[in-house]
Amino acid sequence: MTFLSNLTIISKLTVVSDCCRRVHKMNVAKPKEEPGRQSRQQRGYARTRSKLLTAARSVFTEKGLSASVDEIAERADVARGSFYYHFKTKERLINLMVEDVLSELTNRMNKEGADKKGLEAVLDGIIQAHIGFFSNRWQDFVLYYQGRADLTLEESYDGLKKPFLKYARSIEELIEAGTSEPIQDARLRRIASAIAGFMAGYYSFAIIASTDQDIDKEFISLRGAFVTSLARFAKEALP
Amino acid sequence: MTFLSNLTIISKLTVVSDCCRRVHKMNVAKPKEEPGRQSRQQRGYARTRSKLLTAARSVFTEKGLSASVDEIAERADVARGSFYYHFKTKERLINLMVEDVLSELTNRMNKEGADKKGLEAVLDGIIQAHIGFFSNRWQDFVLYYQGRADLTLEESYDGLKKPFLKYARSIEELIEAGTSEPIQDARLRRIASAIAGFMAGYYSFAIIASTDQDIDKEFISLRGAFVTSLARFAKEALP
DNA sequence: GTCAAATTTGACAAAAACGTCAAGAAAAAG
DNA sequence: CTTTTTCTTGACGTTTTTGTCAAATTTGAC
Repeated sequence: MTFLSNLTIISKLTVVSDCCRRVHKMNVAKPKEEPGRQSRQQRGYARTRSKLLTAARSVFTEKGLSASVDEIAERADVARGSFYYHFKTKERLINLMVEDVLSELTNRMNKEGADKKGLEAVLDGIIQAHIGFFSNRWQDFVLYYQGRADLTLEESYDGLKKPFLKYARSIEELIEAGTSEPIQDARLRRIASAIAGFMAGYYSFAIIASTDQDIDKEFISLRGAFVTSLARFAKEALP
Repeated sequence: MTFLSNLTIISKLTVVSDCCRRVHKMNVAKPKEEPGRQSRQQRGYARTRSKLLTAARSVFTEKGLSASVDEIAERADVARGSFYYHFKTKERLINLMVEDVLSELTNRMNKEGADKKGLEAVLDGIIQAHIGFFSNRWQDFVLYYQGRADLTLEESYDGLKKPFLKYARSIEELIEAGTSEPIQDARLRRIASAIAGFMAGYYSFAIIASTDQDIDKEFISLRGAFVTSLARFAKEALP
């Protein structure tokens, strides 16, 4: 119950924050309807928005983040103008999507890694969260990976850096919370980089090189190796 | 001497292979000039070609592989048409550049890892080669990384996959040569993926997260940790 | 029903990108 | 010097992409 209502609030905030709904005449009293669920209009709005998001994910997976708005709108079976009504620009859309993926991933990490004690346990939780999250969600992984790749460019999409740093920071915090002695900032950052990089890198590379279709299984079977070697790395890199 | 003449041959091959020089009237006897060095024409040709390549590397580092031919030509201070004279299409150019980077990297690995015995020694050689290669060559790293990212897409540039597989194969061979017992193909592939992914991932992520400018130094100082943890990973992943 | 707000649409104009090509410039051959 | 070949140029027409906007449609309020 609490969980559900939280979700509702979040989605409302999201909707309001990146769009210009009802900016015209807010002067009229708006007691707002709570009954049943949503108004028909809201449902319609949410539906085309969702269609656009789905289409975007699919198109980005095929052609990368430089895919055209045209293609997204067409695949969503929606007029070009609607895209701009919902998302002011393609850049905004990308930020939104990446933020969503990363925040969901972060939540999962926090849930999985909470109250774990000891470096290995924490690392295991983090890796577990990544595997669980990306499992069967190839599109989200591509989004994550393309977003990350974009950050290596000098002119990357504005606003992409922030969510990634936040995500990295979460990893750092988990590690910090899981270990007894305090760790120096720079070292902590290296370890977090190594973890995030290791997993993403392995995952992406395995797909290219692997003849086996089920990367996820491979990944899971390697979890133990990941954990011990990352822990080893962390210990080695620390002092 | 041998080294130099090899280079000459290679560059000639490269030039001839991806362009249509002298396809018109080859009927006339062509004893070819070896004297001195190159003809004035050859030098001019090589110069604009080089200007284009340099410009491309710079532009790609800023905007990614989807940058326009326009921009490359403009930055090279060369007419748009010249680009198409030298490289039939942007895709060809990218393939060429990525192939170059990967083959140079592979050469370095082979040199560094030759006749090393034992898993750790081989891994150390491989990592050493990567660090040495990418050190102070940020543009090449971006090219490498962007190329790799492109492979996660369903419609990636044709011909990019091949050189990357070859590169991965080289890593596999080095590992295989360095270890005593034969390794199963699938496992070997996982290890190679892990290595390539680990390094690229860490490197890319470190840059985003690091406040420190000199990533290379950080990387070098972590070399030992990389090696031992990768070796640990490999041993863990093997049996 | 009427009116107003929210949402969707497709046309539009402007800008960017593409690839080709005829013509010009530079160098090599004769 | 003339001819030929190679290389370079920039203009050209086409296609893609972009972002805006007025009109149409749908919905909510009254």
